[in-house]
Amino acid sequence: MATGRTHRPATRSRGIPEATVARLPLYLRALTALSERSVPTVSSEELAAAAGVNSAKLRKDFSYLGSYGTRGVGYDVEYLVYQISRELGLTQDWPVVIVGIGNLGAALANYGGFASRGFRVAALIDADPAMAGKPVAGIAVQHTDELEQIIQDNGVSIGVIATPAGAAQQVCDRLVAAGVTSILNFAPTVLTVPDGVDVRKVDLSIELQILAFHEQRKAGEESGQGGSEAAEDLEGAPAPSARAAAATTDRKGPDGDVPAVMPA
Amino acid sequence: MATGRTHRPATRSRGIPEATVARLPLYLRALTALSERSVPTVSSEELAAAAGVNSAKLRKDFSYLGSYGTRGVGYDVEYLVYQISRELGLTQDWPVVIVGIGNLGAALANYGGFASRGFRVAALIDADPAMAGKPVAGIAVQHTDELEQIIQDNGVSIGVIATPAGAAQQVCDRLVAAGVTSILNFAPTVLTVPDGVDVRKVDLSIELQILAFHEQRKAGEESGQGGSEAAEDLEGAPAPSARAAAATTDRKGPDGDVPAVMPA
DNA sequence: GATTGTGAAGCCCTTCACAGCA
DNA sequence: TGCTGTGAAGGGCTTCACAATC
Repeated sequence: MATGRTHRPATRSRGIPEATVARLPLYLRALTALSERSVPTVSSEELAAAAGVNSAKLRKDFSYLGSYGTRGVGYDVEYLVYQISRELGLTQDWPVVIVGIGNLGAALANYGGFASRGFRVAALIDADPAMAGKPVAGIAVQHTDELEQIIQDNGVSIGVIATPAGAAQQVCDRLVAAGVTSILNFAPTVLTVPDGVDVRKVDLSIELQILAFHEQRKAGEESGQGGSEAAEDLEGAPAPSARAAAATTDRKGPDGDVPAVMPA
Repeated sequence: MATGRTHRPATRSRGIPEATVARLPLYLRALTALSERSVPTVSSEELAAAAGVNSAKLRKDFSYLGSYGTRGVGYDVEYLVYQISRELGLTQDWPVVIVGIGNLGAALANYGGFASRGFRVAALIDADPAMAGKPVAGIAVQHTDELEQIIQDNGVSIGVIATPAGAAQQVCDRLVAAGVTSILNFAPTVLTVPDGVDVRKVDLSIELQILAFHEQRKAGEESGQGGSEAAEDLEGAPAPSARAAAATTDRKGPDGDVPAVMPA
């Protein structure tokens, strides 16, 4: 998982489950591809395969939107594209600002997926005066000083933070103060925001670490032992300061019934 | 959420819950920051605040790793850093290849977070012959032809795909055939992989769409109506082909008890 | 006959609340 | 006294399986 919500604990009871919302863009993408190939209808089985989920889940998801299928036939592709787009709010225009035009910010500015789906890059903002005026993805970069003005003038409610970690919270505060209520954060920091503001984060290094965890387990299985349970290599482990000599205190592993070799 | 797993439905019963694994990198980051400030111990409350979770969840998470805290005191920062690093497999070196050195690939190559945590960029690979030999982030880009050789020579098991969507599956197949078993996919496509291969995806446009969904709801609440329940603007809605005139067939909305205005 | 829509069951995760321990 | 570790309760999501419908 690359993301997390900061706001809205479990509210919106009458609405669509969060897990379903997160999959709607997936369905929409698959449906758009079908639409471009002029496929008129699709079954839950086919669409599920294209979106990489199972069909029961897909049908359940669609049931939250309404009864948009036809039994014995399937779903009307065009109709479903429209309904999901509307549900996601993509039938309206969303001006977006990207703050921090380094490698990543530039990549985001150039990313075609934004423009294609109701999102419009209203401005690129960077703190470096040398960047000001430079065109990136056909848009002139503006200086941070103008942030508030840009947001007001364009009615921006969604901001993307692609700055270094150190600057992220400050940028976030200014965005929120200027009226932004949804933030997509690429900086590796936990952002603090007031109630009513949504934050989603994308963290590249976290994703890799999760992969490494599973990769390590695979390697452990191959060699016939229970993955990381067996602490085979503890050289270099810093001893917990107050306990280095307390041999009686056994730190037990994840499973209470396994008297595994652990640092004592 | 920016990611999803393709493999391992719900296996690894004796292991650490997936949700916990996904948070370990967060804790590790917070702990590393404390370590750099030479803070010796930290309570679950403080650490949870720094990581952006609640303390009960953090304690539960740590309980899966073992009993690494001291009641009445808290957790030893250095010791916990080591234990989490080991659990995540970050005490070993992970050579990584990045395929597709466009804007995004370059951003990833330059991202410091990789190198800092056991990950080493072993090679940058691009299909464009004009890119070959060019240095990006201090590493010379190599041509796709050499992909298999690079993976073998470096013992790479983790690959990052930052190519256009159209090339992603093909690159994925080659990576897997060459021995890669974990893939981080930035291309907006569903990848198909054999059992035993993990795929995580990061999808920028999906994240924005999820934000748009919530943003739209906020706007709906402000104006006093129930968000997207009321289909106020249906101009341009494509009628479902087989049903355009079937006035008797009522498509009901998400709530069965709301006879909402819907296209008939 | 084919496929959707959905109660019901089960699983996983979160949260609570407090016993246990330093 | 203070804080961890954890059983138990609660909630949300997934999966099953089949009735309803075209």
